[in-house]
Amino acid sequence: MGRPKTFDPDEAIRAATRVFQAYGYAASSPTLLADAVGVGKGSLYHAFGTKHELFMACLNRYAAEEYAEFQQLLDQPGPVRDRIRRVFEAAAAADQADPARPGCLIVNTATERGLSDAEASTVVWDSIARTRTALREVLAEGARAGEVETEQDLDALADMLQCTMIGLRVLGRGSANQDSIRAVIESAIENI
Amino acid sequence: MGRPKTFDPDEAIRAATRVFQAYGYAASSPTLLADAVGVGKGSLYHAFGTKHELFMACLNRYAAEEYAEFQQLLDQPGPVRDRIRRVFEAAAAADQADPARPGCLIVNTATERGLSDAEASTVVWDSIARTRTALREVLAEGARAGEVETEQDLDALADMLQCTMIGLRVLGRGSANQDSIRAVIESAIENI
DNA sequence: CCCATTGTTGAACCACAGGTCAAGAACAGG
DNA sequence: CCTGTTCTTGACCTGTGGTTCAACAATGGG
Repeated sequence: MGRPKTFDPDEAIRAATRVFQAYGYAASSPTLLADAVGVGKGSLYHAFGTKHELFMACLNRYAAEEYAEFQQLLDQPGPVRDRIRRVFEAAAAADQADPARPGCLIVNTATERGLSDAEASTVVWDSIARTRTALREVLAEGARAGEVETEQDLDALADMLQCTMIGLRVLGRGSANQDSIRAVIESAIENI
Repeated sequence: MGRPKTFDPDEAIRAATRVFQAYGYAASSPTLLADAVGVGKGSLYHAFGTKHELFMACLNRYAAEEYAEFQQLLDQPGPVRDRIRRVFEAAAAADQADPARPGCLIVNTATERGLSDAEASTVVWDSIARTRTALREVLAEGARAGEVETEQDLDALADMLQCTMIGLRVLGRGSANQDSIRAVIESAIENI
């Protein structure tokens, strides 16, 4: 009962996320966010609380979706190297897709709010740790299948892939030429 | 003639840089900056103009110093791999040095002001391109000296090292464990 | 020692950020 | 259709951000 919402909260969070990605947390004013969502400021506050709470909702949702897509690609059948390559290519494609180059909210938040925002930082570093673990597991699978040399240090490999992934996301914010991106991906895969 | 400055402009820029690194451009208020420099707001404006001009001064100086240190390490004698490793280690050490983990101003700016600030973006991507070129040149030197296999694609290698470098700088903002950092560096070097 | 020049500063300014609220609007149930 | 509930909205409020300025402090030169 009560008056129904005129907007889809999910859609609203998605729109707000785009703003946070593009301009960062500090530069995303309530007016900007409300306009992007297509709703009055008051409604935003009524629905989500403070700006920081809205941001955390965006960040959590983003992290969850990112991780889900990630895992889905890693869980597919086929050689381990191909699966990992597809994850990198998906990230690169996401960056290229939007001409505004909003980049990755996790990475952007890691650099913008590394200090000053313990709550966001927790989500960010947890998310990064999860990614690393997921990579580490698929590498182990590759080792069992004989696709990855078992004497290699899988932890180190996962770290390296993780780091490359983050670097790619930063490069993706600029209009980095596609050749460099491809080269980095191939280099990382070959290094496994 | 005229009243002499009570502060060293160089030192002021350095102090301001620390603030910008830690909190980002948007969250660095004039009050915060003036306090960090230890001078009244008015003096800052008198000496540097707008906040954005001060920021650009910081960014340019930071990029120049970073690049100089970089080149200096790459120009030292010894095996190419060792020189490159030292560059990475220097970056990691810089991140570890300050417990506040301010990270790299270039990388932070790349993610925070990728859109909305064309002037800063120019400096950022130019700086990144220069780094890549420097790496590319030392790799070529290594190829001539027989330390790097000549049939390798040096451009691709430079891209990969560059990307790893950026990833490291992001990881450096968190309290990433030192083992991971070391593993990433070794992995990158081995991949040459 | 007076003056031109350059620095320093806190007060003052306007705009906007972040957030609240009172008024009204759209429902469901009785 | 009246009522309780939930939404919506723009006006409104307070604080601060970014910036300017008038008044005063150090200098060196003539």
